[in-house]
Amino acid sequence: MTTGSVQNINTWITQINNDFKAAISVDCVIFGYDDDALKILVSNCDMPPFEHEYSLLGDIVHPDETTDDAAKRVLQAKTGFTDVFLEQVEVFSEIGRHPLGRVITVAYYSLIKIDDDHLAHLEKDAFLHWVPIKDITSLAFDHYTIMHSCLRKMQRQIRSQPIGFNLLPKKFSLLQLQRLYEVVLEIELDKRNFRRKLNALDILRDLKEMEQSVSHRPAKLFSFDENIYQKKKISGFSFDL
Amino acid sequence: MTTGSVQNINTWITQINNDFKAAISVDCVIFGYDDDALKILVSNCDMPPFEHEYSLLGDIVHPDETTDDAAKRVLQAKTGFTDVFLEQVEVFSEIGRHPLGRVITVAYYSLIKIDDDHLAHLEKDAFLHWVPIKDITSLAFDHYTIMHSCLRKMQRQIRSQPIGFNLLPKKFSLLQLQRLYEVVLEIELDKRNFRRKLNALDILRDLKEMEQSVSHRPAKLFSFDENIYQKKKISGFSFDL
DNA sequence: CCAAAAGTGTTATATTTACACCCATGC
DNA sequence: GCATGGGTGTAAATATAACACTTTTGG
Repeated sequence: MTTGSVQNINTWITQINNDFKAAISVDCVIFGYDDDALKILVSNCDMPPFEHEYSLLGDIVHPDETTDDAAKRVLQAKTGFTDVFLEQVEVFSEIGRHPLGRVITVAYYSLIKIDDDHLAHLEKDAFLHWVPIKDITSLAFDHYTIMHSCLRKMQRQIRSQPIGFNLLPKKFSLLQLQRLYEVVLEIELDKRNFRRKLNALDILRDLKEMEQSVSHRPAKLFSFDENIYQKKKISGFSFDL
Repeated sequence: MTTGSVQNINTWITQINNDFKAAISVDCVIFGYDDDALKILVSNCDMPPFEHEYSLLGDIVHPDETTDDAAKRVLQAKTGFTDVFLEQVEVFSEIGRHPLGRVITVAYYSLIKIDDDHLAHLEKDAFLHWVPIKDITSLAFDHYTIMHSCLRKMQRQIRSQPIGFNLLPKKFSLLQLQRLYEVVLEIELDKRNFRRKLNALDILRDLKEMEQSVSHRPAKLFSFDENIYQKKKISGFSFDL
């Protein structure tokens, strides 16, 4: 055998029960969209030397749960939502990344609707804040790196999967949708071309409703039709913006 | 605070030093291309109840290394290569995934050139085998799931990044390159359109050499020019096949 | 001379881009 | 009546897809 320093799997049993173990955490980059800005939910950090920084929301992974479970638990506890879009992104395992010792973290991102219910829930926790991505120049630990990794993945995914709707209210206008893409991807889109494209995709349900109380011609409201999308996906069509 | 069952970060210190720890491993899906087939490098599994299955190559992550380090170590030990394309894919943390207890694994895939040097290295380890993806119907542990996850990610990435060259010899013909894409992506490509596209990308170096000793008109040989690609990438161009 | 792969252009179709005006509402 | 965003079509440019024959080599 020329396995070098790589152990045979049978030798693992000793290592699994000793100092080869590490603490595992999850960190969630929770994206929201409000006021024409992409924001993330962060917490005041209370751990030295990061007392004056914000940190991502995370927790240790418990012995009886998967990392996905842990991320869902964090989301539920911090946002009140149970059914949110959640995506695993990347593992961060640099040796000195955490002051308390070796903690390997699995980064997740999620997309949520910032609505009034949610904001009411938030008020109960004075340490939580929605901060525009643009205003964030540093975070505790390696969380700034983690945030950027999640942002890049989200920007990639939002172009090829209909996940942007998770950031909007159930009912939205086409301009709202366009602005979302412009803000998230930091690009400009042509109104007519954007509408033609969405029309061609045929995954929006026309709600036959109008915006109310706007000081301009009211827009038609739409919702994303997950069922239609799933059918179309199966018959080999691809969302692409 | 309404953090529910989510701990404050200051309470972690006790958990990090007790039973909240887990064993972390890496598992590598090592892709190679040979004989017009996509293959992966697997090992005989010696752990019950999987004695008659193959398993991926992996190891426990040591206390003084990152998961990337661990994956590189596994690759070096098993293939002899130190500089290989390596990509982190996904964490697998189902509670019962490993018979010895809780082991959370980070999946990686890598792309290597199956050449004579490598095959000579391999001969020293009778437990290692190159098996065509098409022939694999099951693997030990959850390794079949892991393999598929890595395969899907590799198929996605090979379309938008010039990583396929890692699977070919340094010098290759355009038809070899086309066949690689056809095999990996399970599609058919038009010879003339494929050549036009590559010509337009302008990232191949014409080596002014010909195939030797083939019983048909010899093809021109090319190599991938990483420098030219990097320059083009910076000035905002995108590889897309 | 036969088998095998190399190499090469054109046309039709689909997709993408650029662009400007009238409409409905609240104040 | 004015400010604000809503809503609509066309033409040019670009990218993609389909397709067949001659060339060169080894055996």
